[in-house]
Amino acid sequence: MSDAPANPGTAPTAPSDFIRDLVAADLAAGRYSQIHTRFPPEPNGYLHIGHAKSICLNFGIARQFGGLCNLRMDDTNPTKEDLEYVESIMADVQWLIGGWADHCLGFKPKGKTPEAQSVNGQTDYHLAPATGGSADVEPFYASDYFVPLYNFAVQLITLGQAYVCDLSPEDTEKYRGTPDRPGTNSPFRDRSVAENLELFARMKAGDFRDGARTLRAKIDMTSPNIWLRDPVIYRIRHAAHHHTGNTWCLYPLYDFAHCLSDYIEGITHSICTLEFEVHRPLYDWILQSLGLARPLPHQFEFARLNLSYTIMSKRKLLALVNEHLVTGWDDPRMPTISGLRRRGVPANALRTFALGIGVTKFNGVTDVAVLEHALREELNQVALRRLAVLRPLKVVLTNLAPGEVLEFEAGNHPTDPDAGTRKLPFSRELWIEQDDFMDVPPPKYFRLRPGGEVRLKYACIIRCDEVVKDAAGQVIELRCTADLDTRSGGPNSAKKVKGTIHWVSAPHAVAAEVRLYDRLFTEAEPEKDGRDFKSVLNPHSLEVVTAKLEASLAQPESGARFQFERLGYFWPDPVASQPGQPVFLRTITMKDAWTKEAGKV
RNA sequence: UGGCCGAUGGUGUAAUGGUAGCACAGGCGACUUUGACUCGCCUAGUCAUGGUUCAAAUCCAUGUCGGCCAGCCA
Repeated sequence: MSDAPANPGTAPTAPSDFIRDLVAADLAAGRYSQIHTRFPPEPNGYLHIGHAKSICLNFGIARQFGGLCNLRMDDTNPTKEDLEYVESIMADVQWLIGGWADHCLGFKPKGKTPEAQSVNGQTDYHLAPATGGSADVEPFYASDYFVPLYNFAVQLITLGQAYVCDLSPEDTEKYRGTPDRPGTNSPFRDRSVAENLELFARMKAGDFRDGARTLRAKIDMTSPNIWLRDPVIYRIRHAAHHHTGNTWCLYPLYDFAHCLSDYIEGITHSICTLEFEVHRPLYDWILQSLGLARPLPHQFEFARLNLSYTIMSKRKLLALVNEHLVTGWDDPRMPTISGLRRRGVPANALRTFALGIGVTKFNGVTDVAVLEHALREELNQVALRRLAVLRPLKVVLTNLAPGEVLEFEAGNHPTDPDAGTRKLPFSRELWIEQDDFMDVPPPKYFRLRPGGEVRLKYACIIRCDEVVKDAAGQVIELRCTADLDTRSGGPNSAKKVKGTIHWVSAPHAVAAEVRLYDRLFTEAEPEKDGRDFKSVLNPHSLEVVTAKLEASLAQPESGARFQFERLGYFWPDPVASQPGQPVFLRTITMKDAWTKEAGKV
């Protein structure tokens, strides 16, 4: 799909924020020679606009400070992860940063895993990104570090800082205590190093069933921070892994794998969301306990994105997909990156949005209008203007002969002459928008009315002489007179009328399916006060119409963005369109002052 | 009622002890062959109470409100 950056000269940049300030300070103090971030999604679902914020933050920092950002699959749980998600994540990330931060994307040579090396007399593991545009590359995988991670765990045992625990999951929970009551030591806490080593090796060898034993960090069961109460760092799972197959039945947990993955990749700034704040002492504890050879990464936390009229939980998004409340992860109503992309949202608009909302530790709700504004701003610059009628009403110009065809020239963009012009046929029978005529108009209605005049954009002014209705009283046709002296370049072209409307010549029009999307939810906070988000789904989030399009829209270039004048921004659906039979999707409506005015009763 | 983290117009953010600014939204106008775009103007804010200071959104204390943490999920 072609989606070249619309305006590469105006690649969005972010204002400074507390994380960028810290990065800049670290660089100024010489703590790192180059900064290195990472984006570490778990491949258990599709990426959404919340991830877009994180992607733009991590890649944006790499871009701004001349560093790199690794894409890493955080895949330590074989029972939840899947190759389908790995592939969608790669596509989404590359699309989002395409033309903006591609040069910062850290991939590794395909198949490469960290090798043991000796640094200052101790065993160390390091895996650097592929350099110089190598062709055969892939994302980093936490699962590529299972061997080093295992060895680090052995080392932790040797240091007396970890032990094999035989407590059942239920007992582990009981011994943990509660936030306001300390835990108690596991009866297995003081096993000898030798016994721990032997047991851990047998865990790896598959001698025990799932859940029979765990490896735990030996920290402090009385800590007020629950994550320091001897957290489990390895569990037994006899399950195939999407990336390592059946090699392992022993898998590390997030807290153990993440900090060490960061270390192995030489990450300097490990940026995550607020809920990991309480894990940071554990992140630091593991790294420090191991006495590692190279500089340690540091974790920083920021508030995840919440958007009004939107839900962001992967689990709930999956429910919408599974229950067929949407057509899939890439349904254009979904807040997923693939949904937004399919809807026609340009990557640049998403970046402008993600970088513009700022980065703080305050958990708020961003108004979806901010996204919509970024979208319209981008699309207004990029989209070619076209005429299309969504809900047609026939107009007969009684002073034109049947079969007579005039031609008018229309600009493709109002402020960009380089976009060129095109010819629009004009004939006795036209389609106009039903909304653009009212039999009994309210005050301040500028469009067509009985006996009234309106300009047809790029053409001329018409007067409505007669309103034809069917037996039910519905308006089915307007009989009008065209004043050809008012055409562009004509003697009376400067004549002013209040309204200008769009139109399409009926015999030349192309009929096509157009899908009109609206917000998925009717409430700004779908889950406010514990409400079920499915109870506030917008029944009108999708409306399908057969529209009348100007002929030039019959074979749209794939990836092209159009403004259907006065209606909104549209593009051909890359999924449903067939050659010569496009299906257009409405990306976003125009800003609409009239609906607001009309609503003022 | 354990710990950690937050709180600035309606919303999101800036001000790093020295004039509370920006964006979105909203309102009014100008322009308009898109009721779009653009432009001008306007509305509206430092959670509370004390303290430190010549000076506090900023530092301190207490309180209030909100978020997160008791997966062998990430």
